[in-house]
Amino acid sequence: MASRPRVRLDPQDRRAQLIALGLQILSARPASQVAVDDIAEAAGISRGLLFHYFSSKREFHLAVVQAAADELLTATDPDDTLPALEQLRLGLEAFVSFIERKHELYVALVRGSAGADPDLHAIFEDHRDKVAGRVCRVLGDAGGRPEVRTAVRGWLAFCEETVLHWMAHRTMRRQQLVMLCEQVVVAAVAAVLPPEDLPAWYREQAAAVAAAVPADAAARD
Amino acid sequence: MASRPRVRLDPQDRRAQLIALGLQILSARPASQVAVDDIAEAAGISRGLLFHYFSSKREFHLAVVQAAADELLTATDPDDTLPALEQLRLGLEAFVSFIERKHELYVALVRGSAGADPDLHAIFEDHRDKVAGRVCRVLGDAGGRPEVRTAVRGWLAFCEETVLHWMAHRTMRRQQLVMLCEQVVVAAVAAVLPPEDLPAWYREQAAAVAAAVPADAAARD
DNA sequence: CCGCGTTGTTGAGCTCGGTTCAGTACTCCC
DNA sequence: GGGAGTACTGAACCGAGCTCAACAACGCGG
Repeated sequence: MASRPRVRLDPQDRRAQLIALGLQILSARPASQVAVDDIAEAAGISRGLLFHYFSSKREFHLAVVQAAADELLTATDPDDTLPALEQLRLGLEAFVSFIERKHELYVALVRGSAGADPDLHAIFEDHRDKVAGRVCRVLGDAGGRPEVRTAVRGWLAFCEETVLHWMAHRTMRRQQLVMLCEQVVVAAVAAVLPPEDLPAWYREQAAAVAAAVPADAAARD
Repeated sequence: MASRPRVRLDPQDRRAQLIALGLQILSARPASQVAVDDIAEAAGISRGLLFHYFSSKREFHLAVVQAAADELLTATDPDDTLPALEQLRLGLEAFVSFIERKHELYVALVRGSAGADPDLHAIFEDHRDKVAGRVCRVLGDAGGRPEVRTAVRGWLAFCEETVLHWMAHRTMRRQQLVMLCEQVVVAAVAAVLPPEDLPAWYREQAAAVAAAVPADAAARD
């Protein structure tokens, strides 16, 4: 095959092209099953150039995963002017939509970074911490407590797993999924805080959840 | 270095030795950073023999991860004769203890299998499904519902993340951690089931949780 | 329009590590 | 003690990540 004409790009553009390509390719199959040649060929460049932009295949992988995490973070960026509960719900909706559009990317790049490489894991950890930070900020003063952060982190894992399992098996209506996640965060935070430390809007929400669910049993006492 | 005397073992013993060694080594650093030579040398055998027992490095890795999953599964094996709530609590306690003893193994092998290799992922998926099955069985008839399974899967992810974050940051007392997980499973399952479908013991638990938490707010209505 | 420096780009070749396989040596049994 | 069966070895192979010296596209001054 006659090599195509040599194309010259700004380093910035080239890098962007390679990362965009990486998002595609590494969503479809794991890095260990993708040869550097595959990436280079898909980009229409030589192996050597890839190593000019990324000092190793691993570093390329890191850059792509970081890009995926950033993409998710901006896709779920909340509107600070809205009331807290609204921010939570919209954030959840945005997350579900993101997974619906790109769950392969999410599984392969964001969640998939958990094991394997410590640096990959660090990116994932950082991402989750940023999201947890957002949620905690919404919770107000109580969000600063370390035990609340643990609960929120757990809740994020809950949402991730629930949404992915839902995507795969469609076990309920979409709205029901969002409500499930909402109710769980209420329960999780309430479980680690004395009631007097809960934000006012939050207490009302918790009361509503509590009242709605085991209605007759609660009525007995 | 004069090679040590050739040691001959039963294939069964040799395999067990190699997997035990794999559990150690692969807990400490990721498979991609462990050479086949490292494993062989640590085991006191030649590279070739490892390939006699496992057709590839990847298959060795799979066998080790499977062993780790099995270990966790037996460590948290519940006693079917106990009441449901007791089984849940004991299972949680056992899980926390397991992580306390071997969180590196857990992170590297069980959880860490999420991304990367589809076969590794399948082992993880299978493991989580078995645990979810246990929990659903405890829930009785309601546990058969698909939406309950989604909620339970999410809850397992919640427990995993919560316990690992707790291990790293010690943000609360151990007992509080277990209670947090208990209360969240109650909330999660209650959120996807109409109250009349909840098991009786479960409704009482849910009512107790609900009553205890936002006490004054609930009292207002 | 032509040289010339800058710099994006190339690809042959090196190295390292997973994999193979023909051969070795231990052990058991007659 | 010799032969068969089998656990085991290690040198050679091969493919994929990585290096580096050379190349070619573009901009600019003359």
